[in-house]
Amino acid sequence: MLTTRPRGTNDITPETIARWHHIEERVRQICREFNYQEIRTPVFEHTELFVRGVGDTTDIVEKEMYTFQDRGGRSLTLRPEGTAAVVRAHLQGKLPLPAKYYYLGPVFRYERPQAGRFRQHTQFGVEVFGTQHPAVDAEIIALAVEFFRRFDLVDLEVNVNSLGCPVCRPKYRKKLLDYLTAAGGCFCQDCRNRIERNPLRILDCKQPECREVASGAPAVLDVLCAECHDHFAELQRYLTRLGIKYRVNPRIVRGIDYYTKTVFEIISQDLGAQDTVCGGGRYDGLFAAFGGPPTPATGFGMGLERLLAVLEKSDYQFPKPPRLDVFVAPMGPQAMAVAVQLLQELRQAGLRCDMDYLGRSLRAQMRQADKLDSHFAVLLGEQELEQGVAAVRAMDGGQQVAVPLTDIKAYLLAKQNQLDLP
RNA sequence: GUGGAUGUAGCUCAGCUGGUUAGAGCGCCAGGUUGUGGCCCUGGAGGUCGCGGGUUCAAGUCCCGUCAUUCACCCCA
Repeated sequence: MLTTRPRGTNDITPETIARWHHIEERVRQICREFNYQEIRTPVFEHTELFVRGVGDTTDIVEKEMYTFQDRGGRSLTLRPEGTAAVVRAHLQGKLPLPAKYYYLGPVFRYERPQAGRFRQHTQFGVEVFGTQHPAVDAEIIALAVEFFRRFDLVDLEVNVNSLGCPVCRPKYRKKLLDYLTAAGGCFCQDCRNRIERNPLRILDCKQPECREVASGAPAVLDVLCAECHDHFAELQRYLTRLGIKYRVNPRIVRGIDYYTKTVFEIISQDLGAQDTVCGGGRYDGLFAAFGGPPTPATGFGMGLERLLAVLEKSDYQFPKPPRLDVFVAPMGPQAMAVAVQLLQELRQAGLRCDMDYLGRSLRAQMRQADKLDSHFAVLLGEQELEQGVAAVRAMDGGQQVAVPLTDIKAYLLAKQNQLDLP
């Protein structure tokens, strides 16, 4: 059908674009304050980048990528997440360390849409390269929390966990598998699949039987090596120091292979089943996986459609859009010619103006001026033209005065306090 | 990929167990003011009842298929 958009995509129409502009401004503002630099990468990359970066057994790579061949036979993929491309761009540009980046743009995943999930959605993300210090993990969490706070969202829950490193994670994995096999094969079909692909996820199964088994399983946090243990403990100290309320949640696992040590999710009570509005963590192994020098890194991704959904359920007041300054209402062809010139003059002076081009009745034009929420209407009829004036009407109070055509610009600019000038 | 719900005017919806020209509110347009908005009144435009097939004398209504939307699972922002 030529009039239906692809499944899982959204149109942002003029009615809602102001909300997006507002959110985007807030993103840029907070990143400026935290000293993160914007980076823009292509929306598509070589498929191999995501296969290697995200992990070839992850759901994202196995069944959710928009992959296509270009005319040169290369396999390309619409980015399913932001991090891999930022790392690639940093390496390719031989950009200096330490580096703090943010990005804002669409990502694509082939999934069944539902509340808070789309095939194209918008992510705001940050990445910090070049330091392993837990204070940086705390900083990005603080950035997200402060960002939400500025929207009066203070009851979002920050969940943190540690997944260990190449030293301790395999040990834990083995220990968990030993426990699960000893506990017997009484798992649901989903968990039987999970046991090979990502056994940690069994801990998060919703089936009652699996939960019971999982409740007795060894915890990651008990098996961390000394370095990871200390790192996680320090992260928590920094969060406390920053006054950030958080919950240690061993079931935070994440679906991307590159995470090491810190992982976190910020969830909302006001969303449906897809309640994570921000998720991220540390990925100290990703640079090396791309053939770059080993470089510690941490970051998060935030789903802006989900943020918008939360805001729309909250009582947050978006700023009201600026009003039209002037609506010019000509009556008759001669007036039309004058109106066009007047409009040009006013616009050149920086006023936000429009006029009627449909040749409608004055009544209809006034209705239009009202609907556009204009501050002023400038009425041009034969009587006015004869006298070289226009009737300038203040829409709010209804006062109307005749102003010489040559003085209209000055007259309106003198009423700046009644206009929405920037 | 799996399961449930829903598709009637631009929007939100009504349409009883199948029965004659498919309705309402809001919105839109016009008129009520031969040149003046917001309130009010009057009138008007606008519908392949998602699409295709079937049952029937007769289908918006029942059946099958299909597409779309939506919620949930898997998984994720």
